[in-house]
Amino acid sequence: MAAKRSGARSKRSRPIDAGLQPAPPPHSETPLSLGRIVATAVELLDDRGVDGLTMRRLADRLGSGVMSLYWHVDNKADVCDLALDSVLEYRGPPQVGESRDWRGDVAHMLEDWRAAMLRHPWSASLLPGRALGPNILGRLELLGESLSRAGVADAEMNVAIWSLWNYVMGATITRTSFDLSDDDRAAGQQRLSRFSERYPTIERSRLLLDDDWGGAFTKGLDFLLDGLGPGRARPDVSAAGPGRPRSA
Amino acid sequence: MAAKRSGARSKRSRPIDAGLQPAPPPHSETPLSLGRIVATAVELLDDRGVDGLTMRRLADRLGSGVMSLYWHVDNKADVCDLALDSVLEYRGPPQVGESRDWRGDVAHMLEDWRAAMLRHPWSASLLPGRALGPNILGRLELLGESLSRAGVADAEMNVAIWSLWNYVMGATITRTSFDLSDDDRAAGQQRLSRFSERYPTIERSRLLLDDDWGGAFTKGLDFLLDGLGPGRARPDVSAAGPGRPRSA
DNA sequence: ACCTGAACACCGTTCAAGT
DNA sequence: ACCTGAACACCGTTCAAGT
Repeated sequence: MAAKRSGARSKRSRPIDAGLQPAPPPHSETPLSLGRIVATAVELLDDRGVDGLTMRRLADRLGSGVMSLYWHVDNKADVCDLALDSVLEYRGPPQVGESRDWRGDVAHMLEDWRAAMLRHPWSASLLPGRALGPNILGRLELLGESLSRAGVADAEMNVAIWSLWNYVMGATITRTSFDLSDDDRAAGQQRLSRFSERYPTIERSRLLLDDDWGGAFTKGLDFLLDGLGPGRARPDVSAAGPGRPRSA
Repeated sequence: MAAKRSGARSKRSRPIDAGLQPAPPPHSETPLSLGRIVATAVELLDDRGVDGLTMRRLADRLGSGVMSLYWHVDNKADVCDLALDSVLEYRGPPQVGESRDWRGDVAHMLEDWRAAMLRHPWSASLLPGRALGPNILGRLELLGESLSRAGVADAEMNVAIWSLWNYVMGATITRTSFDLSDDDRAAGQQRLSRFSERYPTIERSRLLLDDDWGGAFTKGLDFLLDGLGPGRARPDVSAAGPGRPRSA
């Protein structure tokens, strides 16, 4: 279920990054194409969520028979992979000249990534289990490039990249999963209150009602970047607290 | 799909934390019970993953008809919620006396949480989308209690708790999703190499082959705790780097 | 090269009964 | 109070055919 897609597996050979072509069918709209299939899958996912994506429904929207899809596509997992990656394109940091600051670039890309997944709430929970498409790989490459510019050593690069990935994915998956219904959250908090002797702290802080996901995201990200980026001259404070020793 | 379960919804009223009872059926093994259903669901999930859990298969393993389950349980989502929470019990930090250090307590609980989810690889990706059971709420309460002991202000409590939740969930979901097959990861890295001109940095660091998930987890967690815990007297370094200003 | 319908082996859940 | 089988409205995918 993880990083699949070793090469072109479908009957038709496929360019590496077949995402959304600008405007696939020039005339009416009848002919099926990979581009149309993927774009319609995204629409369907946006409308009805992950459980709403069905080969039959997808074919219906496209005005074709179900089995026609299978000439363009291997199976449903294939559709998911393509829909996912098509939604994660990144146009790069706003300023491309010199004097780019690594931290700004990283923060911009990660916030943009998060925003894209929030626009397509099904995407976040899908991403960790699916193949890594070119757009996601591009974002990871950009991350590595920025961190390298920041002076992160090769040996620590993967840890740094995965820490940031973990944080972004965790934040976004939680956000999109929790946010589906505010009533449910209210009900949860109410239930919490009923057992307030059991959960006094989180009941008092009204944990389940907290709304500032964006703020929490940026703040935690800042802490992570503080720790990951060696560019920041931070004095050794190893004697100041009970934390475990930290290397360099 | 989020924090459901406002109260007892099934036909039979249910104690609040009906998890795994020690040994539900004293004699043979025939009588159905909520405890047996949940325990068997966990077995099934461990054996065949999330897609392997089916009401029919579950009934088969229990030696009953499918519809018999529905007297004890509302629906399949109910089964998932109960299985999930039953797997996330926490026995508390090793040392319960005085002189407990908040950071050790937090780290212990989070590592234990992660370990529990790694033992049941289906659980991590299920958790964000499901109702929060008593065991998960207990862990969050303990987190809040420890952070409060550390001096985290009430106003910043939720941000701190959610940051840690996000990090743990992101790390564990990624780990369990990626780890399903090493061949796939190898194939992914190979594919990366084929396009090395496109992804030079992460190809060089061999990102998709990196194995030290545990190390990455602890390291990132340390950074987060460095930032979250105000107990640590950290000098103001706001002029030392390009980072955005940080409050307090 | 591209599309199709019939068929297979599954799903979760409702309903009306049984004991 | 507890369990059941038949039936409904769905799934993804194989296969053998059509153009």
